[in-house]
Amino acid sequence: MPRSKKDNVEDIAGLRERMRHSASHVMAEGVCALFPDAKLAIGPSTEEGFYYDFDLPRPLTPDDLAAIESKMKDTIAKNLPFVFEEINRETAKQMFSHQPYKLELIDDIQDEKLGTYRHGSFVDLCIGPHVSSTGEIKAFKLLSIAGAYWRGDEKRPMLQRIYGTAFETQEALDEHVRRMEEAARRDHRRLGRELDLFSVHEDAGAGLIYWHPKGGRIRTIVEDFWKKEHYNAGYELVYTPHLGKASLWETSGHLGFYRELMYSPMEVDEQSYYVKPMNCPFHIMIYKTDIRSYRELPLRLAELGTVYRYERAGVLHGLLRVRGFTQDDAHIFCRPDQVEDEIIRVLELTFLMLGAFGFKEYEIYLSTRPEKYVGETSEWDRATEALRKAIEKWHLEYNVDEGGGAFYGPKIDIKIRDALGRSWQCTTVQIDFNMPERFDLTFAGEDGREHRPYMIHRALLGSLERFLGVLIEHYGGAFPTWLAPVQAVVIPIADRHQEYAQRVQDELKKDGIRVEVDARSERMNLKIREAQLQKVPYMLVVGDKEVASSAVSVRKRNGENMGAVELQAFREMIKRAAQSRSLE
RNA sequence: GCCCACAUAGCUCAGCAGGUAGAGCACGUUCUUGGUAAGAACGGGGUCACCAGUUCGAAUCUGGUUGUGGGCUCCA
Repeated sequence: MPRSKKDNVEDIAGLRERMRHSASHVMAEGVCALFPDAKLAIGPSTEEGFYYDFDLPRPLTPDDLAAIESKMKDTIAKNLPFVFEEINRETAKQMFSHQPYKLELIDDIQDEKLGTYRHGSFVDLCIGPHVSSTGEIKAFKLLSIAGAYWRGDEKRPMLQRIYGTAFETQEALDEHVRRMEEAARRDHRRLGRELDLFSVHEDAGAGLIYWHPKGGRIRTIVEDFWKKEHYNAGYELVYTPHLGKASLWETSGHLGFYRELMYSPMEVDEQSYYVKPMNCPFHIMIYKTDIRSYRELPLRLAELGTVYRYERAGVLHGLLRVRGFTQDDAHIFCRPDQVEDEIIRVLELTFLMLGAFGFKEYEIYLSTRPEKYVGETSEWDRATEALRKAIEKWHLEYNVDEGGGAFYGPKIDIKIRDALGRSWQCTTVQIDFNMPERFDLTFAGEDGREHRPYMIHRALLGSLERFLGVLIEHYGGAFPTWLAPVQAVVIPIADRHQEYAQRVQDELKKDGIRVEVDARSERMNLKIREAQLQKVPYMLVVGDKEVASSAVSVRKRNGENMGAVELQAFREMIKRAAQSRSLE
């Protein structure tokens, strides 16, 4: 009977998992051969490959990786069987008496029976599964060395982790390596420099972004789009300060639970002011300027609010992890009976916004009440149900992270998948039972009495910095026409075509097209090459023929040469591409 | 913050074992006016990240600081 494709996919996933797990054992054996005193920690398979953590007498070098790989090849060539054996606790303790990390693991296992896997003379505490023999590890590669805390706890010893990956065929491994290289080519830090989008300055502070004119263009377009859609969706845009007095942050509770992420205060007229790490208290200030009636809720206050948070030096990463960033923030104040509807609307706006950038695949996570929480359980249940129903209203699959909510309320997180299949967290929608209480927010109900509003925090793109970083990688720098900082470059072939080139530019500018003329006295070939490297969507070559016929010769960045197109026809074409937000 | 590595011209990198710096690209000038991914020549440009130390002498060795990269932890 022919197997379904689905079975096949699961087979390969399972095979890879076993093969990688087995490869980690073989690697551990190789490390032990080179370092007889090596202390072994854990070595699982991962989505992309495998790793093993070791406590070693000296730091590893890339040369060590080559030596380990060569040992591994020997073991694989011997095609040793993986043999499972169940042993009792005492035997295990004896067997691993020189392996303190293994002993700790043994102590944590509840079962009296423990599993071991052996190949050749190497035994590891392990429940598998593995491939049946080392020869079944068809293609592998060790990739990198990194530090990792024992059990992920920064108070515990720092171990050395070796990352590697394995595949069922050499071709599949090569393909994986090719994808990693593609990811490196798309790295937003590299493209940010090559396309002159942004910079970061050692002399001016780590994790603080400078948007150059071209990056600024893109950001402005995204922001304008965002503002327009938020007005359409019933939000009001507000602007709030960057500083707030200590008392505000005491009321909000941030000085209590968020202090490590806040910068030191500055003294103004003998008062302490803090730079804001969040926008919510400021929006609350606006809410509190009036007595709110149930009739005017929901009140949706949105702001592209720039916040500053202290992030530890080691975590900073290009645009994706910074110390100053602009959240596409909003706070929705609503009646309890409006929550579900509001969440539905938030999700609708989310999919509209993300969809416009070409993100159509989402992973949705619903996080529920943690052990430590504020507020009433009945309120939590009600709010969590509202989140769940909103997700289901859109017929979406989702994962539940039980107990993964913030202490102040349940939340929905959405991850998007980019062109390389990597996922990124952007959207977060959180209900907050804490702030309304702390700031004593109220509204006058239909019954004339005071009620507590619900408060929803939400950021759809997350932060402009991170989102643009993701966009750069998603498009590989080749922004669709509506986002491209330069949409077209006019390339005169010789100096006598400059005047016409200028006319072409003037004509296109009437439609707001971002068009430049490459007026340098360079050869056309060079100008095409550079426009191509800058990933400009349209190159408009103009020479004698085009001047004579009021046309432009259109070359697209995908290499397609459209030949001569009448100027007015091209004007319509690019206008349509830009206005329709086509993803080309 | 922690582990490891790295820091040389605007960019990408050489510079072997300490004797005061090189290439390509970019930039400037000149020549070239060329039909779909690099025309040519000449030229300018670096207190070798910063601060100490060792040394007759440090880009090169040692320590510290700052920053960057790969991870860990944390997160928009």
